[in-house]
Amino acid sequence: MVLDISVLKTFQVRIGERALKTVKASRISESSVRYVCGLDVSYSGKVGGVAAAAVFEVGSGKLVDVGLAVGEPAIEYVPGLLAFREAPLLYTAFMKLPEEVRNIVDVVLVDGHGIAHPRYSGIATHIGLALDMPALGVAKRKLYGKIVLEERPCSEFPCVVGWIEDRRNPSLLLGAVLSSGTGSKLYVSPGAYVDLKTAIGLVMRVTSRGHRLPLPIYYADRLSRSVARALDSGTLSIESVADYVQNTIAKQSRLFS
DNA sequence: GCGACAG
DNA sequence: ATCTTGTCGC
Repeated sequence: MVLDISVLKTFQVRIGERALKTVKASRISESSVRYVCGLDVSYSGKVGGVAAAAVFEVGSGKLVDVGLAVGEPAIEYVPGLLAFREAPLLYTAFMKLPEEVRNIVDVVLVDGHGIAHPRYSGIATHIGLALDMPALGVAKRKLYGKIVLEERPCSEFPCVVGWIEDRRNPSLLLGAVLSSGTGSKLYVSPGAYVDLKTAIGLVMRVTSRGHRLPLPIYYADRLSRSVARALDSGTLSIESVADYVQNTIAKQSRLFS
């Protein structure tokens, strides 16, 4: 089937309009968040994509549970349309979590942008609206917007070193640029049901020195990647992925040191 | 026309 | 995202 890019973009315009409204009134505050779910996808030559949903407890700093989904990505990668490729797999991974775990998740962190997107509908926006849950994006590279760097440098890490403003509406702040300390930057933007200020605070709260990515996303990244490679090498069969996950949680200290 | 372009 | 050797630095 041929994918009609213009149709998908039109759909995103509506998604984006909705998202901008939800982002004004945050459903959560930084202090009310106890559990954060990180979402990421890795690719394997044999089974396509492997998505992981890693639930992280802010208080203890520990991994609580993990959901996994394996399958072919919906479409090829097109800048701006990442959500149509990866969101279905991420959504499935989240739903693989036990219901009692899903219900305690306060906010979702997605590898990619939120409203810092040409149509204000990055993958974190799609996920947040689909799950009807606060979601924000954490990207390693810029996609859209004008980067305005802060005058004053900062010494504490992570910290805000700049902002992402909308080229078509400079008074609208779409996201923030954070620095992890080693000079590596991260782009944070609200996805849905959370404002920028809260999003920044949350990311800083779950990011530890030594790791560029917030821990929930870091865990999701490491797990999805290890599963993808294990499936490729034949070390793991697709039927025993569930057991592999449980085993992984048990010895997380060894895998995520 | 030219440059930008998440994962 | 993924493909990959050696190499710079703590």
